[in-house]
Amino acid sequence: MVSSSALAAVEPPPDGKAEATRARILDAAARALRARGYAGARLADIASEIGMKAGSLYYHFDSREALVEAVMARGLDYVHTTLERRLASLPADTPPPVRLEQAIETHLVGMLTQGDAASASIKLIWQVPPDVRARVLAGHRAYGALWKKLLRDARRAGAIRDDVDLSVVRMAILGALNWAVDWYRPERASPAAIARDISSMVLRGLEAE
Amino acid sequence: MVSSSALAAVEPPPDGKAEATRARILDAAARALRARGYAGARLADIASEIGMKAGSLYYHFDSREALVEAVMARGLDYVHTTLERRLASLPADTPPPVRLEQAIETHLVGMLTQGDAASASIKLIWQVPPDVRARVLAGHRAYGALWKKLLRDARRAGAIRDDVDLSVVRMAILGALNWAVDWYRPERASPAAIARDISSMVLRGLEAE
DNA sequence: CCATTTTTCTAATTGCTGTTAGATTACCGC
DNA sequence: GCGGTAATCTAACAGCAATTAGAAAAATGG
Repeated sequence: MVSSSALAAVEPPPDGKAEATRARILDAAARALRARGYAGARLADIASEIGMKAGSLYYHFDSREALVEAVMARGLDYVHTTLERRLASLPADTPPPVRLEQAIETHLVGMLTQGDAASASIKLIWQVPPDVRARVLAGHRAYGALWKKLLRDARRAGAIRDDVDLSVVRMAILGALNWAVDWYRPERASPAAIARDISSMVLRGLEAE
Repeated sequence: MVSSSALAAVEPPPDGKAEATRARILDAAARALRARGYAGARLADIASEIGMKAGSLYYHFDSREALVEAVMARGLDYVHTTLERRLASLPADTPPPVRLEQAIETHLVGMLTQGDAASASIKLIWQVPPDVRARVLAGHRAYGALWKKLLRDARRAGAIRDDVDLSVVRMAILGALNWAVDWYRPERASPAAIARDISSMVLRGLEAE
């Protein structure tokens, strides 16, 4: 009996051996992508950062493009599943505004910790070749749907006044959070403190009179 | 009598002839930079978009790097001077929160109209070679100082409560506005409407009780 | 129209970077 | 230790893109 799905077959028995270097490659690639952009992230740089040669990367990835896509998918997936778990862990009767507050903090913390891959997924989406973009965008939409629901629920609960466009609100929040990766400095303010300021500003700002 | 400053000497008599194509090149370059990133914006693409050959660009710019820097400087300068003029045009007794509101709208509209160059200046700052980055960052700081003052004044006027970090607020606002370039679609909401939603959210969100 | 200057093109040159095939080394069970 | 597999390296190839020098073409002024 073959055990599992076609997808699972792609990653053989979760070795742990080669899988570890695969992860290191993804990390290095994420850093390079964030620093230099899509076209600027060179395989030689990525490899040398972890003591390898460019050619060796091809043992782990089919092409540069595949590597980049893996980074982006991973970064987005991390943020997405983290938020889903967080929301699922809240008591069922948690009021929508609190859920929203939690989402803001979770997204921000995810960004600031897994920031390289996550922000690559977001900021480089337009620089990437069309086929990669299409697949990554599908993930973006799924994640965006999560936020849409959060905001709709909050409005239904009366926590968001009726004269603001929820799409605008959603994009404004995510824009503010996503950009934090670029200016965040641990010594100035903690992620929790930043999240507190932003979510208090947003939540009060959206309240009805 | 020589008329003007050393700076003015760099741009000869404002011809209008070659200066026009120079502007077209800058526009095309801005579009390419926004779409493909720093390393991805190829001279051949930029040139062909305005019916030229790559080599011809060197008549107007010393190097690819110089062209990119010109785009970034121009985009930032546009937003900066536009905001300065707007603020200067307000009555002297305009209350600080209103000034802030005007700033939000001005920045957003500037971004959405001159978005290619302006957002290149902001989003590609980390992808660009160090010497270019240093010069462009100087401009960023000057523009940031404008916003710092706006927020400080608003707080002094009692429009911003004391328990939020003004740096965080500033970055959150600019992040929300800057990201709009990526999701704005004219058919969905006007720049003015977007600005209204964001500034009302921010201003109410920052009010003291 | 002619001479001069401005602007653009053509056709190399150069260097860099993704990719690959085959050799080499590290690892692992026996 | 030994055989075999896994992982990495070496040394090329191929294509692309910035840059340049000099030839053409356009514009300009007289």
